[in-house]
Amino acid sequence: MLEKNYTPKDFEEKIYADWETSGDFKPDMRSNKDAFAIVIPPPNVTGILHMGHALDNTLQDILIRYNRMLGKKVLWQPGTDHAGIATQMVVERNLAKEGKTKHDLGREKFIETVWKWKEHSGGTITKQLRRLGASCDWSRERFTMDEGLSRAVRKIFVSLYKDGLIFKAKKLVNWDPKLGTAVSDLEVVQKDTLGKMYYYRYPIEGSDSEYITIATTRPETMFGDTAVAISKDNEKLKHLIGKNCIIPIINKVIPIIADEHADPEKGTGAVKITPAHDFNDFEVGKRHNLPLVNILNPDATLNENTPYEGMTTQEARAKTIEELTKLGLMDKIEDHPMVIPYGDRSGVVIEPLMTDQWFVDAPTLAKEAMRVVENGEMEFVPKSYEKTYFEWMRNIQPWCISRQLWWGHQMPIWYGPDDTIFCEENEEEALAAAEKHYGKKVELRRETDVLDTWFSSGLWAFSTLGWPDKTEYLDTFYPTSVLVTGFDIIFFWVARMMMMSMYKMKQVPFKKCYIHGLVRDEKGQKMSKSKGNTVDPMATIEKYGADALRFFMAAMETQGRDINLSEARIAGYRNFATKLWNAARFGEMNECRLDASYNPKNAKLAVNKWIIAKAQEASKEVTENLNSFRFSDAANAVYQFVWGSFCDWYIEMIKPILYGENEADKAETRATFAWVLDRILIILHPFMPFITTELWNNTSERSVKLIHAAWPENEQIDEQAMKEIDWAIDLISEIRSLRSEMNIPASAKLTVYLKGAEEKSKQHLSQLDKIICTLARLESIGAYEGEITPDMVQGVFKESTLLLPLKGVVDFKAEKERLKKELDNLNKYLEGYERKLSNPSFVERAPAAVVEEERRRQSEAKENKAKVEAALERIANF
RNA sequence: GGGUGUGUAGCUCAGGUGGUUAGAGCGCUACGUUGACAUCGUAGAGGUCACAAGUUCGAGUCUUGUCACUCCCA
Repeated sequence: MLEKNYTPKDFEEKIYADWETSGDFKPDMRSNKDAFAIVIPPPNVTGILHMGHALDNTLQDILIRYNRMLGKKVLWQPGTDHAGIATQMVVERNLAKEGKTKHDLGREKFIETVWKWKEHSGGTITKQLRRLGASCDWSRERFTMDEGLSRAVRKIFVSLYKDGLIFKAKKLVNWDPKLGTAVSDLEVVQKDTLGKMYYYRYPIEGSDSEYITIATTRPETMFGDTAVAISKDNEKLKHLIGKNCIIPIINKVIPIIADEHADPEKGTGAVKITPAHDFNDFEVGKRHNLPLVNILNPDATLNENTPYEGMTTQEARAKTIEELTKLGLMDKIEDHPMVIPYGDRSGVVIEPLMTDQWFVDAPTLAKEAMRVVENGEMEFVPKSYEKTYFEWMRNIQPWCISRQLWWGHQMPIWYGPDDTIFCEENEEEALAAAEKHYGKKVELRRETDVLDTWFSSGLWAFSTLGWPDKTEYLDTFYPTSVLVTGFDIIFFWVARMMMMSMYKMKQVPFKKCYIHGLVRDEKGQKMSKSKGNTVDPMATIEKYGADALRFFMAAMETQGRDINLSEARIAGYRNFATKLWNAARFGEMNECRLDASYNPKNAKLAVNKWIIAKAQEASKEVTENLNSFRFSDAANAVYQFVWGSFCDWYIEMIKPILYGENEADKAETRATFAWVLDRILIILHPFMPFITTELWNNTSERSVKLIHAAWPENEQIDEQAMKEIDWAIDLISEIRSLRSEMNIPASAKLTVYLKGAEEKSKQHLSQLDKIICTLARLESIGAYEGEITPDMVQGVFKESTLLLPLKGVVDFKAEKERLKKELDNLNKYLEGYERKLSNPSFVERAPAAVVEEERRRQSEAKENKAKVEAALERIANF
């Protein structure tokens, strides 16, 4: 027996545990159908589930469950990312609580500590994914630092290095002074800030009175200046080009050069050039062969090349201004809107810094990655994201992959005594290579840098399937079917996976890439911890059930749009689950059990034929929409069918049968009900896996689990079977509407006549009069050919006229108002039809069918108008 | 500055290739009958589809422009 109330908490976790322990998430490798695979975007091992994950993983689970029910070999490959910076920060923070730093432990011990942390606290998010219902094959869970995946990383690295696609270079990179590491362009966020523009003068060499005034936002970097630039088109200043000027305080002589970087319209037209601390200046320096002077330590304090060694940039800035003022060289300070780079993890100001770093030749790898999108081997859904992808790929820069961290994949690079580089997959091979190179055994020193986390996630699509080994899973599931992720991750991850996969596998990592939007708060604001507007999916699941949250995500997911979280709506989908629950209880109470001998094709009763056809129609819609990633349309198709067709109409219509005496009709109806409920559970299962399973397990005897039940395919829908009941529904709605408008009490049982009904309508009427009477609360309904009398309220129903004899209780005032309103409406439509049909070019040029339809409507409206006018006429004197 | 979206009912949003009277959920109004469900039912109100011009027999849908906002990249 089903409980009276729907309480998801009672069964969700129990059902999940059964799936997992029974191995229901493992692919059926014996299936002779296609393979379908998704690799999960690996959440950070430090992560906790947020609404974005809930959306992303709900969509993936829907696709996975749908394809599993289609009988394919289905793999959802799960795992987590070691998340270099994020994880290291978490562990360092814990150490700080004990008053320790990572240096107190040393590298080896620290890494050990991180692993321990991972074992104890790293599984939070995967537990939460289970709560959401994600049907990942957890027996295959991977971690980017697993031995297998690490081997893949080393292998790819060595391969790229030997192909000349990884190189070491001293370059200006984004340096995070807090973390003490280089970061990639993508890990830097540019923030608009109101800063200051400082105007001050550099004396011209060999002149007592001449100066050049420069404008800068960072005066403290002047000790690293190696030139001042002026545009050669700058009429006012170009006479200074070729002369030298003197950096005050340190009295260093630097040249004044001509370069287009100096915009005559901006500032003073003269720009100080600091090639070691500014990306633009670096380019200028390259053009003019300027020396590079580094003025910063790795922690962003000033170094020995400045007079302010040890000061922070802020302190040095104040000091510099003070000194310049004393020297009488400061002109003015203005407010100046500017953009300042911050580290997205550390939150501190990023400094461009000259350091030795390792780079991947991304521009070369991007070529293949672009080609396969151009020729459609990999398709973005929605397609418009192609543009974003191409735009980024076309302008891609070498990718800085080295990080000065401890937690991560240490680069497989060894240095010989003379710094010769040996890049091999392990130390033995490196030693062997060195011995060959030097002609003797030598000691090697390993590169201490680790790799950018995205390097290993770039291999995710094939490393998780077993590469570099040749495995059955790699054979079966690569390339994977679809990747589901947010647009914010296209550059970080999608692009890198495309590059790495094309480089090594020569095949796309996934055939399609479905991109969804962001989950925002109720007001459309981005959710963030700092704003305090985050909503915890676990709390939502606790309150409304995982199914309600999942259905919300699916129903709100329309291509190319963000989702605003709405608790009212989630509650609405919980109500939907309740509705289904109660419908199943209704079936249970009326002994609607699945009947093995039942075939829906043999149903005889109109209501049953109708609901079967509707169910098949809904199945088809869900299927088509899921095939084209139209999640909201798919979800709404089930919703409308369950609530609108099944609960609102079908259940109401079969009550007289189930409560009646005709045993044959009863039996057919019970079996049909059970069949339809079954169908609902099947097509709803991908969206609401828990409630559907709970009902599946508790309504009838089953030979197969719902998670493996067969999805309906290629059904013949009996369109004809829908017409009769649709006709009755229209009629009932019309009668209800009339009753309501005429303020007829719900309890009053009426008699209704149809005048002027065609033969077909009369047939419907006699077959369905019981249903119509029950649902419209009538005493009786029948055809009528007598005169219409003034005490009959009159409605228009298709070709016929609907008559409600009210025997002296007609509210004539209400009736007149109603009829007048009706008349106004008809006149409005008639005007529209008239306008169209009197336009000769419409009649000539529009397709015949459209014109014909318009004529039909016009004549129908004319007939209705005549009826309404007659009715008004009849009661004019009352 | 470059690029990309978005603007439809009080609110949150649907409306693949142009063709009935533009839909849903929530909210609102009125009513509510014994039995699946008040986490419900029935009926109803509410929209000049941001604005302007254009293409077309016909535009929420296509084109251009304007305004407002979002996001991405500089």
